[in-house]
Amino acid sequence: MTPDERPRYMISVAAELVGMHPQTLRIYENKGLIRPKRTNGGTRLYSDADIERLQLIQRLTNDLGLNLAGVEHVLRLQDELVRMGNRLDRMEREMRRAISEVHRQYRRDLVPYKPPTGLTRTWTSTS
Amino acid sequence: MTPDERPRYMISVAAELVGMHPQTLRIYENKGLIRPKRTNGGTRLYSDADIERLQLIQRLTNDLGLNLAGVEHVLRLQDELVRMGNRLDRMEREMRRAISEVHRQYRRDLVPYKPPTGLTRTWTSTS
DNA sequence: AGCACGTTCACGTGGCGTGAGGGTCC
DNA sequence: AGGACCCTCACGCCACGTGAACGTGC
Repeated sequence: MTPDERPRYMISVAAELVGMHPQTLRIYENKGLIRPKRTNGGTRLYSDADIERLQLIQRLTNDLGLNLAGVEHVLRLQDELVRMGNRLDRMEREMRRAISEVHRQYRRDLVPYKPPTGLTRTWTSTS
Repeated sequence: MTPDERPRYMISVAAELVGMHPQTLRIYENKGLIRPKRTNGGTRLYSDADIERLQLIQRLTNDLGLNLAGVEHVLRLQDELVRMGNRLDRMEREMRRAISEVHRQYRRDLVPYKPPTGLTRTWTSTS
């Protein structure tokens, strides 16, 4: 599900994949919007993750009309939103686990129930 | 804490308060970034909440260099972030309450503890 | 040698702020 | 009647995309 980050495409291929001018991709790198890997010679290599990010930038600029400063800001906010959403999910799961743990704890103290044999166990401290 | 929404300032005053051109405020309204009330005659009246929003827009455009499309998007994302943060807080509180409720439930079933009188109560279903 | 890469500079377009002109309300 | 409001139009500036020029890597 999480996009592949292995460097793959040189700039002309990447540009064609997303339908952009190669020079535009270089501008994006200068502005810090994207960070393709480089070969030793200095040639940029774009990963699939980079391609996805480029397509997102494309939607923001072409469809929604943001400028690059806005794109930068929005990308950061969206990252924050995603992280907060994950945190919310984790918290929900953790809390459910904690609740069932409380139940489990009480039950462990109460069972197994043994039919009375003249002695009835009612409580055991676990501290 | 939450800003006052009573309509107060006509456009020239509002513009001076935030250091903007009155025409700029009209443009913002056309783009849907801000919605000042109107008098019957059609004169705009800006509230303190409007002033705060204008100052936020000012930071986004002047300091960070966003265009208006970006401002619109960012304002929406920030609203979402705030709402999600509130939801996270509420969930945390609710979950803590639920856990202590579980404890309370078990304790109610177990206490008051009566010294044995020949009959020992061990469990009561609450469903 | 040739092609695609690298960088830098120049041009065109469009978004946005600012101002002027003309009408209306108080 | 005057001043500040309303709206629309025009100008100027700057950001951004595109392309050219020229040098370098493969």
